[in-house]
Amino acid sequence: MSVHNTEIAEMFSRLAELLEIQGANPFRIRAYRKAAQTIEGLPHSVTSMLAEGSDLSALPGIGEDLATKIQEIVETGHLSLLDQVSSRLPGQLAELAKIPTLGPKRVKMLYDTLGIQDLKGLTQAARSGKIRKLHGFGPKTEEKILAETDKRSVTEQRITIRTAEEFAEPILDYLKSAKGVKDAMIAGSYRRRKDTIGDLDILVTCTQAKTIMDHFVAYEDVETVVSKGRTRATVMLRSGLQVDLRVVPEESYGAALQYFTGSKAHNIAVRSLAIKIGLKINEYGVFRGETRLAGRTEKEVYSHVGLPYIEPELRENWGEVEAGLHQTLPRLLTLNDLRGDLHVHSKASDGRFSIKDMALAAQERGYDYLAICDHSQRVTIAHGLDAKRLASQIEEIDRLNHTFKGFTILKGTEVDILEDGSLDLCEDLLQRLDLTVCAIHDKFNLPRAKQTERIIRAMDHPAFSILAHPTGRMINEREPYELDMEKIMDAAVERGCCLEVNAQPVRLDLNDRHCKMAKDMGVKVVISTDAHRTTDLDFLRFGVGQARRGWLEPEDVLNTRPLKELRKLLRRTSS
DNA sequence: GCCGTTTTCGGCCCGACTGTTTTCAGTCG
Repeated sequence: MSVHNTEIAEMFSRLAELLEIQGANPFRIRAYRKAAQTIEGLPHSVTSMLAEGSDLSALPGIGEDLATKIQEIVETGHLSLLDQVSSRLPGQLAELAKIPTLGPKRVKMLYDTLGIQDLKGLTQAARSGKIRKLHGFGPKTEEKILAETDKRSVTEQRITIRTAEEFAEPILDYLKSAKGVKDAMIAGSYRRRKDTIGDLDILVTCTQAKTIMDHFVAYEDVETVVSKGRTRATVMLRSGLQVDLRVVPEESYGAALQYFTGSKAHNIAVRSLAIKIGLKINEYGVFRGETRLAGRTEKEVYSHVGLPYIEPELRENWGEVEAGLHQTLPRLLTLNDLRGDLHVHSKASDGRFSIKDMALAAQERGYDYLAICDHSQRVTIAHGLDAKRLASQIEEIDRLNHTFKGFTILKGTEVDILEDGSLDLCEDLLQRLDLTVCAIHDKFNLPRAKQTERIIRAMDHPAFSILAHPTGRMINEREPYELDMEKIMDAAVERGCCLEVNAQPVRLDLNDRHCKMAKDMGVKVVISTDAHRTTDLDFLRFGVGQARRGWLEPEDVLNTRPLKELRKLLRRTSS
């Protein structure tokens, strides 16, 4: 039985949620959460680690008991403790606890006194005014519950980082325009450049906290003010996005920024480090007893616990604290390191612009090269190119290249990987191209082993250069297809193939974890936009965000290389 | 349930805000 790491992590998280409602020891609950996190962040599958005889209890946060439980899951697909607990508590209680204002304690109370076990029961009880009579509840809590249950059925999705940008940047400008504001920055997962964002956390230093609070809640997009105190306020925008504002004194700006950037797991790791050397870190600074030692800058905060500055994208507790202590943090890739885009479309298939227009737009952005990769014939809906049309596109690009100086249009294709692993265009034509970007666009539901084999078989093709959007996921739209990513990456290394980080904000595929996995396994990646119009070329920054979150350095990314070197690397290292 | 440069037992990150209290519990980030 091959159990995925995420499945094990989910079982532990779920168990933690139920135990919390049950009122179990909070530190035991935390232990399950921490274990879930550790497992999710592993570069290799636990199943394969066990097969190799690894000692799981050597992993951070996993002791003998949890190692045994993991083994149970891998062997049986079940966790008996979870089965036991969920037979005592209705499973939906965990969902109820996610409703704002409700937490484990209140859910337990509602269940014990009113027998509420799902959203429907909750709504009914709130409507009939039963909830306000319970000890610890009141009319306001009841109203909030009703307001939440009303809209619950409508939305419950995280937004993409791109959508978040569209809301975030105008609010930030608005806040910066207020009188007395010195610094303003968006912290949280937005600053860590996560692929999706749940809410925005904004941090401001200013001379008059009250003024900025009033200014904030008066923002034109604010629909409701959820809370507003002296230093903290929360609002909901009309779009449903929650925005939190915190005002901090200037001398605490660094500490607050560090604190509110998170992640929570990273902060716990840093704080634990502080405790070990007799310090305390909170959002106001680093303290020894009552004495405040630092806090103006993040760098200061980190250096007091013996760490170098850690880039926000790394702050996930995926090993960055340990790497910092050993001075082995990566020198992260930046947008400026990239010299070109290796996957864009023209109007020959489903793009909107001519090859020349796309090339000019790329040149404007300072690139050295751009690869035109239109769809192949199978994708009829996108006017995929057959052999004849691709041959004439090759000639067109050769002609166009004479008109550019210091810039090269590369000849490519986004060729379909067919169900049997063959490519959708004949080999002699593919060999005339500078590169091939190979992709799956159908048969998403093949069993895991079949889908994996399909891709590896395609990689056997001598003309295969890059695997496009390797998992096929579309954020909030389509789940990734079933794949054994470890096998795919092994196969890519063996054959000298690359994997793409598709920078379309709804794809971001490879994602951050897969980037880290590629780094650990020695797989080279390219970051490409899959642009269908000239402005899409700017999506590159989202791909860079995922790459940075996955610890990638310039050396790990092919399109940081000058053209000559790139051409050499695209040629397969083994044949 | 984990873990050890105080510890194999007794700790485990910490403060703001709200709504409910009449000094605080629960939630949240």
